[in-house]
Amino acid sequence: MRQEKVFALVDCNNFYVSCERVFDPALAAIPVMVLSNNDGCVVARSNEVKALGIRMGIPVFQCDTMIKRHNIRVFSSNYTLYADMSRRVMEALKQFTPDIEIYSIDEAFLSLTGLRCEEYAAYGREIRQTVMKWTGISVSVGIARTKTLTKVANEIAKKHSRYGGVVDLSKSPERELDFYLGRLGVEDVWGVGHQYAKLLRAQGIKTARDLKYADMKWVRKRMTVMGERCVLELRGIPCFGLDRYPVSKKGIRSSRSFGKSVATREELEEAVASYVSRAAEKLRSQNSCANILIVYIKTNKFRRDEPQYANSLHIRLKEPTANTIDLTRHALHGLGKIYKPGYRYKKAGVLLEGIQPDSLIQLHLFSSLDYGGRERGESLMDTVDRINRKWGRGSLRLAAEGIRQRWKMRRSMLSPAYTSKWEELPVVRV
DNA sequence: TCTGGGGTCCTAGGACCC
DNA sequence: TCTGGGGTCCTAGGACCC
Repeated sequence: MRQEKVFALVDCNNFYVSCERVFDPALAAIPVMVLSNNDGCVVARSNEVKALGIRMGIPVFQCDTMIKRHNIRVFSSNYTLYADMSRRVMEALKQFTPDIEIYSIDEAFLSLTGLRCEEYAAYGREIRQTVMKWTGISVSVGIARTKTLTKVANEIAKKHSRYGGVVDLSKSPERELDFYLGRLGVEDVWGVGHQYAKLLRAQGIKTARDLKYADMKWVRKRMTVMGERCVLELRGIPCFGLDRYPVSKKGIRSSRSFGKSVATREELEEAVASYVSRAAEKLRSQNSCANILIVYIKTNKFRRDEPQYANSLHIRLKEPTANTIDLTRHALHGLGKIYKPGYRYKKAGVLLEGIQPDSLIQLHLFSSLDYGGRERGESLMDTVDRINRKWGRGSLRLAAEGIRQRWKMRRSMLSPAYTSKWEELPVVRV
């Protein structure tokens, strides 16, 4: 007999805020928020902040008054801390099962297939307790027969504390499922974003339940095969399995908005060179090469009063490489072609595509480097990576990246690197 | 003054080939 | 008086996710 699939979604509650709270107990029970890069938007909110009606993703300057009035503690993104805490949470989850898909920095899907169904909820509670004990992070667990329904279960668990953080919909009768789906807005369904929500609402499809019973032909036509899968999943028919193994990236990008706008070509060059370094580092860390490099620059689209310009250049390399020096040369050459003086630039970035394993690369017949040259380049990069891993990113870098880097992003409210820098470890007073 | 960053997948349409 | 059809590959653009 073939067993029905069952999934659990483990999702950290207000993850970035929770990370800050682990190391600063004074933050418990007071309103806390964490901002995006460049201290631009609100990307994580404690429950107190959510209760104030501050929406996810809004620019922080739009809630300045609220911040002052309610004494909200505001933090810049401390990505080093969050990544390390994420690793700890995932390690805890791996103790439960090898059948795990790390879906994002704060979420993982687990397969419960094989467990007895009366054990699911207890298992969920055990996961919750273990993660809390090991890491100090609180998680919610949603259990269901499809990934999309685990998202629904998880939302219910988060919204209603009476469920104790664990909701199991895997054995719920259809009638009960429909009740929950009827209370969930269609925009809250996994796979329905802003645009589709508008389209669906215009069709009178307002809740997750409406979508579940929508006309499949219409959905397929207007929302592609992804929409179709979404509906099937709501009906309890699994379309997405567990992706246990991380696959290597098909595209790698590095881009940043500048802390303040940049007008000179020299500064743009520094920024682009440093983004290339970061992207190439990621490329090498998955043992790949790329043969397409895209470089782009743009002005601040929100500044209606300023002249706007944006451009990008697609560069196809003769042969794939992961060498920062080669990639930087191409990127700066490309930048020279699209740069126009007289604008205040807000953002620049690079994308690497055409990614392939470095064991399989096809060298160009008239390679710019003889094989020995290529090998020397590889071992140079290897050395750079090892030094930077040991002494911190950017310890060793190309002069092209600049020294002062005045364009760097703002992070004026950063918490300490509690878990990854000796000099910033928390101190316990006895 | 101040509006993030890094990914994925799907489709339509053009180029090209036979 | 007359201008094919079908397959494949690639790319740009648009949707989504966290």
